[in-house]
Amino acid sequence: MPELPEVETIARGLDRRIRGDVIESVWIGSRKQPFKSRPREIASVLEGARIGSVQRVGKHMVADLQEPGGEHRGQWILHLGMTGRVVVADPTAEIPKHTHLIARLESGREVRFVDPRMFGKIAVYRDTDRFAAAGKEPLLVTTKEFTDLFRGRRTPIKSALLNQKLLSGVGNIYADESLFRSGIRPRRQAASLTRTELQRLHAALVEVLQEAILSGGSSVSDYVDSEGNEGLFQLEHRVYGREGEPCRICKRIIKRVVIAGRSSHYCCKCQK
DNA sequence: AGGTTGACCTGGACGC
DNA sequence: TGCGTCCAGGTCAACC
Repeated sequence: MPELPEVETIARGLDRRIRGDVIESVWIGSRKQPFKSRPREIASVLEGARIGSVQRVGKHMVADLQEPGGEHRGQWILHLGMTGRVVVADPTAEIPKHTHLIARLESGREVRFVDPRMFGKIAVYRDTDRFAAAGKEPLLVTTKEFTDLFRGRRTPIKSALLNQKLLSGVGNIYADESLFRSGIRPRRQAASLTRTELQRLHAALVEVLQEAILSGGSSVSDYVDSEGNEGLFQLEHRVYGREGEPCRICKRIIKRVVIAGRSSHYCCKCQK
């Protein structure tokens, strides 16, 4: 589900709503799949912690945790996988199936992590350990750094965009949408792109990510933000999920092909 | 080393 | 109604 704009939307919502609140207690479900840290460790780091800022790093959500006195305690890391949701709920609200963690807050509300497919991950860091993304931040990378990422790469540009060790945060939707906006076919070998094409791709990627954040992300099937609201950016998709429909620019039929196991959508007239 | 594939899971949509 | 098949916003380990 969630790529950079969706995670950004959730992180901003959480930051606004639960920053400063204190985690009183934690319930952890029995399924162990989503837990990257041991459940006991998660509970021990979370319980009694004050929530500082909540920020997005790549596709991860990172909450800073403080001691009651204000000193740094650690970090709470959430990755939503394909179907993960983080919602702030009233304790009386029905607990949905596939709820894996509930953090009860001093304010009386609950933060719930729900993930049917269990591709998501929950982890905690203690003390001086800090979470760091493997790749460059797409909204901060310079054009020079961006173009250098793809030098000598024989993989399709679509796959390179999805490689989180190069860029952190780009997923299937925004890879396809940025390639369309820059007029580049997804199967093009990354190393074959000209400097001009890479500059166009960088600009298109930043543009589409920023527009999507303003729209609250894309809700394709079940994404909702921390308040349960759907995003609107799916209405602006030009190729993703539009196989068989006419290109918004030239009216040719949008094609879907599989590249490295991922559906890839493009227009054969507008993209070369 | 770098690139590609399949596995990990559940559930919704669709065809028969 | 039900059953089988395919598909899904992501990442790994295991292969070439």
